[in-house]
Amino acid sequence: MSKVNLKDLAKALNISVSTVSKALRDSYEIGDETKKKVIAKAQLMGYSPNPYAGFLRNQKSKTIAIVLPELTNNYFIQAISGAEAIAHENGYHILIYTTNDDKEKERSILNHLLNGRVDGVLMSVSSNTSQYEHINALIQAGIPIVFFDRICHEIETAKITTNDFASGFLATEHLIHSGCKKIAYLSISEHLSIDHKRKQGYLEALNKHDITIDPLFVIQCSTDEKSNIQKIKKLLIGTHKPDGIFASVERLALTTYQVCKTHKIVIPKDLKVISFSNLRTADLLNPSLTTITQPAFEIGNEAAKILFKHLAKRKSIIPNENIVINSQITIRGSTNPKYF
Amino acid sequence: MSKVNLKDLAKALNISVSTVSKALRDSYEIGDETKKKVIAKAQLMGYSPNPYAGFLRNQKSKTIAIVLPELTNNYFIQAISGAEAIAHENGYHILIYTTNDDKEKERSILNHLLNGRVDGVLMSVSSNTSQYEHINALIQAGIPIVFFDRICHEIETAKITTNDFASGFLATEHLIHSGCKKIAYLSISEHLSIDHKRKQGYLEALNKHDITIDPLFVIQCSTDEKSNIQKIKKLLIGTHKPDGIFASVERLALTTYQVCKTHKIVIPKDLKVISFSNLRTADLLNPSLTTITQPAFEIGNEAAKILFKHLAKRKSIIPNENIVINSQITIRGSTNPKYF
DNA sequence: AAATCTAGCGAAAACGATGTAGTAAATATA
DNA sequence: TATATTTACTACATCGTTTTCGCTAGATTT
Repeated sequence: MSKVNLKDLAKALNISVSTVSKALRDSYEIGDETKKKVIAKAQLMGYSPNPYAGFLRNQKSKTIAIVLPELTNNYFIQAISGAEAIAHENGYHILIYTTNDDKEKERSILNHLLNGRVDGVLMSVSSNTSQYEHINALIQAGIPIVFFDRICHEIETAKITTNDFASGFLATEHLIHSGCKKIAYLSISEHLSIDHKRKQGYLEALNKHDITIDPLFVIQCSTDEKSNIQKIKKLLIGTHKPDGIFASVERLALTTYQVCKTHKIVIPKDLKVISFSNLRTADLLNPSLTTITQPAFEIGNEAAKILFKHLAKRKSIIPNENIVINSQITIRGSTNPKYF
Repeated sequence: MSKVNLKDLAKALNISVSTVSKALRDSYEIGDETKKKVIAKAQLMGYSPNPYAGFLRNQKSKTIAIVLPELTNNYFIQAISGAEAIAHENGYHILIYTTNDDKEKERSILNHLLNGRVDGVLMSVSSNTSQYEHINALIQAGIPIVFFDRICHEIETAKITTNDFASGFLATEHLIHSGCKKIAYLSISEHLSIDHKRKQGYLEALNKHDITIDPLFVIQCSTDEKSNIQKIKKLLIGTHKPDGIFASVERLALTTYQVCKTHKIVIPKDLKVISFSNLRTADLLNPSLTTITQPAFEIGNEAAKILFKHLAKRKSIIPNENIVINSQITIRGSTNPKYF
């Protein structure tokens, strides 16, 4: 409770503050005898250095921020876990900020980080972010940033993603192989590169298998769940309806399941579903959901590693780099070709 | 990029540092003219105060820590979201630490927080924590702590929980009303008060309905998933098996589902399942899972509110208080009495 | 006209740790 | 023996703010 500082320690030992400081940092300038005494006394008095004093002095806070759209998303949580593991190893602390997919909140958060509160940032941009001055400002301020998943091509730095195009291609092809002829794509946002790439994969697969691309089957969803339900319902209930759905994110697959449940659409008989997802319960759903699983933990891990590597070198400029960690497809009941 | 500080501003304006500081903080000592000039210049030069300098001076960091066992748990994520919302409103920042349910890691984390890095702590204790010196040390150091969910009765402070006993009672009674005669309880840890209370509710319900309590039906699970699978498998496959399971936490319900799936045990025909859970997919599982849902967001929200209330008053001692926010039971397919 | 007050500002001391430069004594070198 | 070097330590400036305490005009009171 006493908040012991170096001065207290110095007084108690009858030596100078600098000697105490150096002794504790094991400086060559200090004799072994003194070091031992200081360390013992520090232990005894329960000394623990004031972090902010050091930060002020060194202009380094041993803290990073993770900025992401939302927490209620298994992918992001696993990514945080991955980053946290590395951070803990390196003695870094993690500040969490969520943007709620709101561009303005994202900007406000980054502005708050400009003042040196953190040494670096891990970030997944919000889905409606289309301008990047606030991100550039951060880099200009000497705070390195590493993107993961929802990246910003326009910014030169390290970016960790999964093989979105190939996965999108594979997912779509899997639906085709399962017998689907009319495949819809549920898009999360046209601004996001991951969405764009997944959609490109989808289109490419349709092309390869000579399936005419139907613009009505590309559904622009949003963060508004109610509107998504309406859109998916309209898609699935009308006369012109798909026999397969490729959901770009987990949330949209669940919404699809919900809509199907309330409207008695049977998966996989009436509709096959595949989705990007890190859901633990994918296997336990009714029916079990065929997923493309991103290695979220590894992605968070890798992003943090790269950031810390540069922070250790005091290099605030991270060269442009695209790191891809492949996703894995797990085939389950929702795309079972038997039921048709 | 320039890292403008007060001194730079002062020089540019040809006035003193203190005047600039006071002008920016809207002090009565400074004239309106000067204030305007300073604010304009600050804007122009992109001044943003160094947070650590202020922290050092004020001994307040506007930062709190959330310490919890794990992130891959919907309850905790929702609680964080609830706390984050309030924190953002109050201009507080959130550091996240996970203990992995490891007592030693928990202790190490709290020790790191002793030095004043944070102004306060929100915490859910790890399930094997049975001694509390490290928690007391924090309070002794003047850092207030508020518990939520996995609380520590032994520490005097505010604690936010749900009505665990009543919910445990209700859950068990619901199984009984659904026709169960042999009900097992999956315990997460004997050290946790939430587990204890839920179990008490379970026992009380059995008592009320004159069902003999079978010690073999209280299964001590752990954080080791493999061992849990074994225990649940043993429980469900032997000759002396239950017809109902009450899982104290979501994770154990999912493990039960998994075991049932691999061993062709049909829920709810062979076994009925109810669980505490904040799973978004509860309704989409096969079969849909009857849950007791904790108001996780509200609990996190409330915990943060109480902490900030005391931080604002610079009161580091939070009086003992037990706040209970009720859970809600949602009856779904996994306890359907029709199937027997 | 002298005393008091007040508005508006500046100088300087914190906050706690770090590192540079300096110092005295002890040892090594010539 | 005189000089150079090493050893072990201390004084002090520094990081960027905040805040207390002065100080100086001018305004107001007596």
